Amino acid sequence: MSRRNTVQKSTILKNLQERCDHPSALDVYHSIKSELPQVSLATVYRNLEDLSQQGKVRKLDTLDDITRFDGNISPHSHVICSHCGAIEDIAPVNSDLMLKEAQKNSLFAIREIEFVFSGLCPNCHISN
Amino acid sequence: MSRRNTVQKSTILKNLQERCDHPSALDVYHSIKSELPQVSLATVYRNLEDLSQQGKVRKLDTLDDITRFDGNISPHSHVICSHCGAIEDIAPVNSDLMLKEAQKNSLFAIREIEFVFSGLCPNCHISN
DNA sequence: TTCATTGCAAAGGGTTTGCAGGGCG
DNA sequence: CGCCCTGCAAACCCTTTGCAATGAA
Repeated sequence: MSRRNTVQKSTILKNLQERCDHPSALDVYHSIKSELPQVSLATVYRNLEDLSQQGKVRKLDTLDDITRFDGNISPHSHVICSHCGAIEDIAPVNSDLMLKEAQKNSLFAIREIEFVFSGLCPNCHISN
Repeated sequence: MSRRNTVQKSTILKNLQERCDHPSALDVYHSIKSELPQVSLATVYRNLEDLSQQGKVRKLDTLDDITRFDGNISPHSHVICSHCGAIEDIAPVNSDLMLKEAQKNSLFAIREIEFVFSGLCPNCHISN
């Protein structure tokens, strides 16, 4: 795990915290290019991995196979539009009951539940 | 979507239905190699995609970036060991309430929830 | 016979890694 | 001044695709 503060790392974190969407590594890369023209994609990947291991950003488990990141680390879930892939935040749901219920029937020591809600976003809902 | 029945397709489906784990395309490929020495990985991928679109197998959304498949299409969720990646079935949970709750706070027309439980499997639990 | 499906190999797309130079502590 | 981090390019890995041959209906 990296320890040093670099311009790259802080710029990436700041970028993620300032935006309200759920960008991929490539999105972040393009987004900080104007500020750091020399930055490389590899550095973005490395720092996003670091930051997520440090708990400073969240790594999202979306339904496509692209890893997305979230600068908002307060507890909340996500809804994904099954038509266009749009992702929105959703208020945190209380999962204690569900966790207990699941634990009853499993030998695993269950620690957490990740909810991935899916449906149609307003735009796709209208046009379908 | 494919229509013809081929030895490859039925062998792949049979393999998936006979096993109790959650194999990747490559796992299935290796597993049917003895029965169909000439089969290619591409065919396995194509047929798994077909079968999942036909609803005959389930495509799993695991936490690693490998797509896994499940020959058991009855409703149930999965627990993933955060240490070794082992996957086990878990009894289906009633999500109606949670769906309604989530819908209250979202403009999306929410259609379904995917639960991904994670924790430690018995083996990793003991040795940690 | 027709044309969907196959096997093969090459391409694709996201992510990771080796390396030498650069810069944080 | 040591060595972590960067940029670059190449490597990786899973998955998809183009194409000619094959085989199901």
